[in-house]
Amino acid sequence: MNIHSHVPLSDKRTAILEAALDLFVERGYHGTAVPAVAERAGVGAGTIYRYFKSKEDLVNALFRHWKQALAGQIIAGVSPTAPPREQFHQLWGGLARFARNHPKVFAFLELHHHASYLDEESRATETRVLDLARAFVARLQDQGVLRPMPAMAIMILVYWGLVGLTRCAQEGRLDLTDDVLVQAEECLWDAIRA
Amino acid sequence: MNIHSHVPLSDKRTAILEAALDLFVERGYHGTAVPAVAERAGVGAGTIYRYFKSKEDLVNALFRHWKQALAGQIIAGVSPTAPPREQFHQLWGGLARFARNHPKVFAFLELHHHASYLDEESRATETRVLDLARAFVARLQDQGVLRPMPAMAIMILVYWGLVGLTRCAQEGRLDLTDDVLVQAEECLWDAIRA
Amino acid sequence: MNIHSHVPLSDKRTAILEAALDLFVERGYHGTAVPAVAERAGVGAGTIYRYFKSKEDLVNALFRHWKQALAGQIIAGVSPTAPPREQFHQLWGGLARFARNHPKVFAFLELHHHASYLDEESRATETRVLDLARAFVARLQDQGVLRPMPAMAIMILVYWGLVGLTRCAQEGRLDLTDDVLVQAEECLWDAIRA
Amino acid sequence: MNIHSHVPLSDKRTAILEAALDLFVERGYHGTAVPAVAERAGVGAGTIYRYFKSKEDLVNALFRHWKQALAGQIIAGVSPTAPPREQFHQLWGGLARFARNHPKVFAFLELHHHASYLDEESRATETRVLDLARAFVARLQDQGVLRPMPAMAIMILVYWGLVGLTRCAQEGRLDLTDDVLVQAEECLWDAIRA
DNA sequence: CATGAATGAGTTTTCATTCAT
DNA sequence: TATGAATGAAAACTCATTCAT
Repeated sequence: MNIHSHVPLSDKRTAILEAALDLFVERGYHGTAVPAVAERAGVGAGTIYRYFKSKEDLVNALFRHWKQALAGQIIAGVSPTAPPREQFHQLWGGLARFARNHPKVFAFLELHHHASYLDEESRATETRVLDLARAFVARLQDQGVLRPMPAMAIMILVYWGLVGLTRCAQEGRLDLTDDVLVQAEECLWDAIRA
Repeated sequence: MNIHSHVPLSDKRTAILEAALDLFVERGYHGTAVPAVAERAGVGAGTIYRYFKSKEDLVNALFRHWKQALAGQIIAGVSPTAPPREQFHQLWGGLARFARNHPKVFAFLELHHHASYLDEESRATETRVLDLARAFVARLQDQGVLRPMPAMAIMILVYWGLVGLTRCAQEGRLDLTDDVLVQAEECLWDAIRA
Repeated sequence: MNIHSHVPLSDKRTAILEAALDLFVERGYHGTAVPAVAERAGVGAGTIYRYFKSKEDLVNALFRHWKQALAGQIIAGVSPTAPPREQFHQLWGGLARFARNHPKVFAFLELHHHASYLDEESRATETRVLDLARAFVARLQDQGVLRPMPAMAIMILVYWGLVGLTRCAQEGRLDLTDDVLVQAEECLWDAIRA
Repeated sequence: MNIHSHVPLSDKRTAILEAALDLFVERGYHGTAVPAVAERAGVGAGTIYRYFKSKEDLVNALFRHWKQALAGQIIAGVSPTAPPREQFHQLWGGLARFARNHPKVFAFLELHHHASYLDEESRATETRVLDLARAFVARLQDQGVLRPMPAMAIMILVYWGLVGLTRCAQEGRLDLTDDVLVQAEECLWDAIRA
């Protein structure tokens, strides 16, 4: 999947973002040199600065892009009128599909969770997504479908469960098959349903 | 809790390890300058190199120390003869107490792009601990107490659930009270029991 | 004479090599700071690392370059068919001219003789040059022109005589005029001829 | 031979000077760390500063001590009334014996020739010795025994010849037997006699 | 637009020297 | 007197960023 779904504003911009994603996940933000990003992207080091004001600007663009993409995909996949268990199935399916298609993105988004180089706008994006999710959980709790406990805790158990599965799969410690994803869905539904 | 449980071999060594833990969690390994560690530890920059061969040696010492401390505390807390639900209670209690007492350690241990700077010995320590846990889970699965699915996946859902709770608590997004921990225990037991 | 005889691949590289030569002779390898080399070369400190992997790489490049240049100039100047005394005259003339034109190089090559920071390739270069010279001396000994004694000793008396003359001239203790060089040639020929 | 011929003021001082000599010859002045000298001397690092004001003070003490020892031994060995060839024999014998007994000292004295860390007193010592030698050579030139050329040049050919022989012997490139030393004496006498 | 050579501020690390014991 | 842990200044080296081409 391309970073620019519709209009590839620039192949180079995309190449830079993809290279940056790879390296930030592999070595972390501070452990990644800008010339290394340029080399992997197949562009000159100076070129990066035509598309991004700075290294910090680059990591923030990457973060916001994917955070929004993830939120959008999840929201689009969940039908507001479906019954709760079906909604959870759609939600988990969306998350799992995303984690499967973009395992590096998934690792990146948590790696850089709340990091000092994320700017106000990125934090705002993060908070917006969280608030959306919290409202969704709270509504189901009001309906008595989910357990009465902090909505945040419910979200965490589900989301970080998938983070853990994805990371361990990336490290080769777990084979993240469809079966395992289905089993995990069942587990987590049992974890949170009232 | 002191890094040297019995004999504080050296106050400075301990101070350095504690300062390094704080900063590695706050800013990451590559984002942390050695003089910053020294300053927070209240020692001269050169002093760090009297206790650790290099910055890499320091992060590895820190990792191994705490990985072993965590494993030791958990193992010590679980009675091999207790009934399964009680064993899970002991396990979760040990983990939760550890995460509560050393939230930074808990964050640090999973702060992975460790991949690039952890040495062979540290990886071996990690693998040893994992194998221990896997054996424990597999035994309960054989007894039909836990769901038939990859043991690793079960471990991940529980462990990363707590990682998520701890990290979000650190970020101020969640108030990790005893109540929440008890509720989470109930959730996760329902997640994994057969 | 330029370090790049034909094509000055890079003015900066040459400037760095020349600055390094000056400083290594003045203050020794370990006594010379890389930024000092940069300053004398009129480049930024980081620039040195665009042309040389490390300080050690720099000193080795310098050593090999000049060792080969010296050997080449000597070999080119000696006619294989000339009578022995004439060959010695050519040899001495070549050496003396080199020492006169590049007194610092001459000092450098002996200063760094067998130093711990010279790598395998540099030692190989050194050995190759020495073997060439030894063969030359041995042939003249076989012809009964030079005294029967270790070829190495003969080479040393001539070569180190010139090293001493050059070094003392550099220190201002001796005025190394053409006359003195001619007289020294006469002395050393009498020293080694049968 | 002990650094303090008569009264061993202190074993530690001697041990330090001997260790420093070894290391300065092996790695140069700037390449030698004071703690490394202490370790080889078998004393604490701080102890060095009870005997020498600084590293520079240490290298100067070492230089002066051995320069004077060398000069003294040579002077003592040459009989002012002997015939010239015999005087040269005594001189060469003294030098050669010294170089044989203390090859590292011989290397050290020229390695550190006129280096920037030698102080005024060390330079004065050097100059005094040179002037003595120059007067000796000049007298023989006046008698028509040695060639009419700068006295300094004559001294250099002889002295640096031995320096070269000693250094190459140390490097293992030459076996410096008594035979070779006798042959070299003959060579150098032929080099300088009128 | 795109580049990559150049740079200096900042990083990790070493070491001469001090000083409490 | 002797020590060696401690240190900060300075070393080698890296890298985000700029700018001439």
